[in-house]
Amino acid sequence: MSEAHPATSGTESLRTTLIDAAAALLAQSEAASLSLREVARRAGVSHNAPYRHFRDKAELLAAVAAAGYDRLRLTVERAAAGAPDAAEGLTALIGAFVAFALEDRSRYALMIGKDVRNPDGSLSPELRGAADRARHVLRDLLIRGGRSGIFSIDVDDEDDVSAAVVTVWSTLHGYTLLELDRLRQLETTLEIDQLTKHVAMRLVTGLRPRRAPVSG
Amino acid sequence: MSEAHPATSGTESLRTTLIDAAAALLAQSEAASLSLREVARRAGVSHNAPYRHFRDKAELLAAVAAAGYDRLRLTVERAAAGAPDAAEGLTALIGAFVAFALEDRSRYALMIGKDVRNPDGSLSPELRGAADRARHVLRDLLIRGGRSGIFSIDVDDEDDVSAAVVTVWSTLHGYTLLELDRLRQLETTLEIDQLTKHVAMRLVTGLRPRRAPVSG
DNA sequence: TCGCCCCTGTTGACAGTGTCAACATGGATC
DNA sequence: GATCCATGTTGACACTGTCAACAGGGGCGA
Repeated sequence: MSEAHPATSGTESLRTTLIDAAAALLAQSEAASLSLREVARRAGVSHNAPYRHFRDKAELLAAVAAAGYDRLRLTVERAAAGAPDAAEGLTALIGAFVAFALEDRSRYALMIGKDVRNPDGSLSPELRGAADRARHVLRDLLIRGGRSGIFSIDVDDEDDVSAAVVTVWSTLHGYTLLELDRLRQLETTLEIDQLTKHVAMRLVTGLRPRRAPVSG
Repeated sequence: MSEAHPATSGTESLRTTLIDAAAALLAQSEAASLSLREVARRAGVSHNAPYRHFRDKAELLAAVAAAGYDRLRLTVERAAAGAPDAAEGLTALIGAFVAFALEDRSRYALMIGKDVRNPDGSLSPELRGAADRARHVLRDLLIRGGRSGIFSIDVDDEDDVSAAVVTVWSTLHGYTLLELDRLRQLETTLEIDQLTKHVAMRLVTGLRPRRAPVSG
């Protein structure tokens, strides 16, 4: 899956080879910032070959990060899909999100970090799009919960929906950002698991209507 | 305040000179990762002088980040202090937090980024301590709100308090992290201001008890 | 007072980086 | 069959973080 060898098959092969090599390198090197030349080495090409496929180091990293967001989207989609209602779906989504970040911390750090930016600080459209698509899973879930009355979200008020999405999505990003550190000093993930459940409960509860939801 | 010139006054002078120089450099260079040598140049010393005061580049950056957290703490403390109750205090704290991040995005990016880490990925005790102290302002505020019944927090349950603190703090970090990007493409900060208010309201509302708080 | 040592700073070197320029090459196209 | 372009290579450049060796000078014990 993550083995990288020189381009052999069809068009654009080196491009994906480089992305895979970078991802593999990222996964194994704990928090080290990976170098373009090392990626090229890993892919079995010269140190300048990447420049035929990416303008920048940042553009290569952005492609890796975009792939990460695609995987994140699949992960949370799958988690939320199996839930009986939106509240449990949200809980599952939160758990899947945190697990995804734990699974490959370097990748997650890359996804939200600034190595991925253009020199002017902007994000590439592909990366932004991939991130938006991942966030859309949460949006759909919240809207579903709003419609069924499980969440106190006015689904006809775009601002209200957006604010709810941003609030939850921000919490997830911030939570993983902050707690991945703490995990490093803990022996087991158990404490983190409990805290995650607690935070998830707070988030879900915070979204619940003041009055009792539809009974039953 | 941020002007840096060669060490002239008492002990440890170059140390603080370097920190100030780095902070100033960080403030003016938009999102560029600052180099140790440039900091030294800015401080008017040779490129190796910093190594007499910091083991690493990371250790210097950690000191800058710690100073940032100290400022953040002061900022949110002041904002929360003037509020009549905990709910308004929390709203003010949120606004101050976001404003702080907006005020110097590079500094904030440094504070939460990974340039600040030791080679093994850990954080220095000073930095962790400064971050904890800043978070403690929020903690005190939430406990106050819990005691007065404004927030549904069981102040005798350490886990409950922690989860509430982590939830809000995470949301703040994640929100600024995500929205600072969006701001770049917007003409004015007005839209962000509205969204921030909306998110703040959701956070505060989410903390409110299900039953009406103590009347009056 | 002399001599030594350590603290702080300097100079110089080294491997490694991102990126640019110039060159090779081989397959598609006219 | 000649030509061109996409893709790759080699070589160079400025710059980086860090190490080693050296300089000076102020404090301190003899």
